[in-house]
Amino acid sequence: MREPAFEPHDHRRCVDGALQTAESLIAARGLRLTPVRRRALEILLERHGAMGAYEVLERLAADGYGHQPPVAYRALDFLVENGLAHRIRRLNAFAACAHPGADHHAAFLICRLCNALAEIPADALRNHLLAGAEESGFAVERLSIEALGLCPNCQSPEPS
Amino acid sequence: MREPAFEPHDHRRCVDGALQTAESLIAARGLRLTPVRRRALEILLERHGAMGAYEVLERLAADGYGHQPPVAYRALDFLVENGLAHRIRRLNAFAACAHPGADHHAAFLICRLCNALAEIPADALRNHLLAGAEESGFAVERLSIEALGLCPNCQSPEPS
DNA sequence: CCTGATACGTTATACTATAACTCGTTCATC
DNA sequence: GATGAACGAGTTATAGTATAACGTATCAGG
Repeated sequence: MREPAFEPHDHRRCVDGALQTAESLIAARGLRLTPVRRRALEILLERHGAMGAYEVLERLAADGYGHQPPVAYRALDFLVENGLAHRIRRLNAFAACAHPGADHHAAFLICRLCNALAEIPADALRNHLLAGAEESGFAVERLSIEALGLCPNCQSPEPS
Repeated sequence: MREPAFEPHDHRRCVDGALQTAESLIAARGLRLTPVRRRALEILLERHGAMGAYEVLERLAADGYGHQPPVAYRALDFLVENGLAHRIRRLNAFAACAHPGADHHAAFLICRLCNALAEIPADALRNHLLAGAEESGFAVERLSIEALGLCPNCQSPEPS
């Protein structure tokens, strides 16, 4: 299966789709996709990669929003809580969700050279782990599966 | 299966075993388990839980070792590289490996109340993920699987 | 209107991590 | 034994990530 993150593709469709889904999803929950939140999502959506909170903050500030960390962290936390973005713990960073609204569980593939980030389905994996955890009586609430390595494009012999 | 991390047990055996394994493992590789490194491992081994680098540093400093972050980070990095400790990304913290020398891949179960941390086998999970990643041409180098939730002891109705 | 809830902005601070340099020890080689 | 490379550990300084706490504006519902 080809991952959009690792292939050239019409990225505008990713962005537009995600924004539209975000709008309706948030509306359906009676919440508000305020300007800062929407803009934060747009910024994350610019690439299939993770972005640090401070990088998002700079961008928000440049657009006239607040200049202090909580501005970014609050917007990002909101997006994460609502399944519109993910927190990538390995990178201490955030990324837009590639399949918002799909109620999926994902594993992340992070390229250590080009920083591309793909999201692959992990429901089966998750179920296995949940079963394993239950054997020791542990109740899983949140699960993160993150792989670091090389994407198809960065495995070529010549490091550009 | 009962996880030692969630059960009363003779912890001295965990500690002694781990230290002995560490000694021989490091020796076999022609490396040195220096006093700071050994002490850092001992500190991590005190509990089945994660510890921040700065907490380890305080302890090392109290024992007469250096007071600056690199002292702790270097010792911890050494332990991690040699499979004697793990880095828990979700917590930005470190934990002694529960099965050093076993050449295993583990998933972590982190109790969000008592901070206990168990290490369950994840070789099967890992293989599944590797297969899935390969489908998109991604070459996994490092994988972290971390679950946050409640350990058996913290699921009781009364939060002490 | 008024009110409570929510969101955004601020200041200040805490926590995590690494770069870069110095010094001393170890050890193989001469 | 002297020499120099490799390593380990200490230092200073700085970079990067995250949250607490408080004030004000906005908005929906009564």
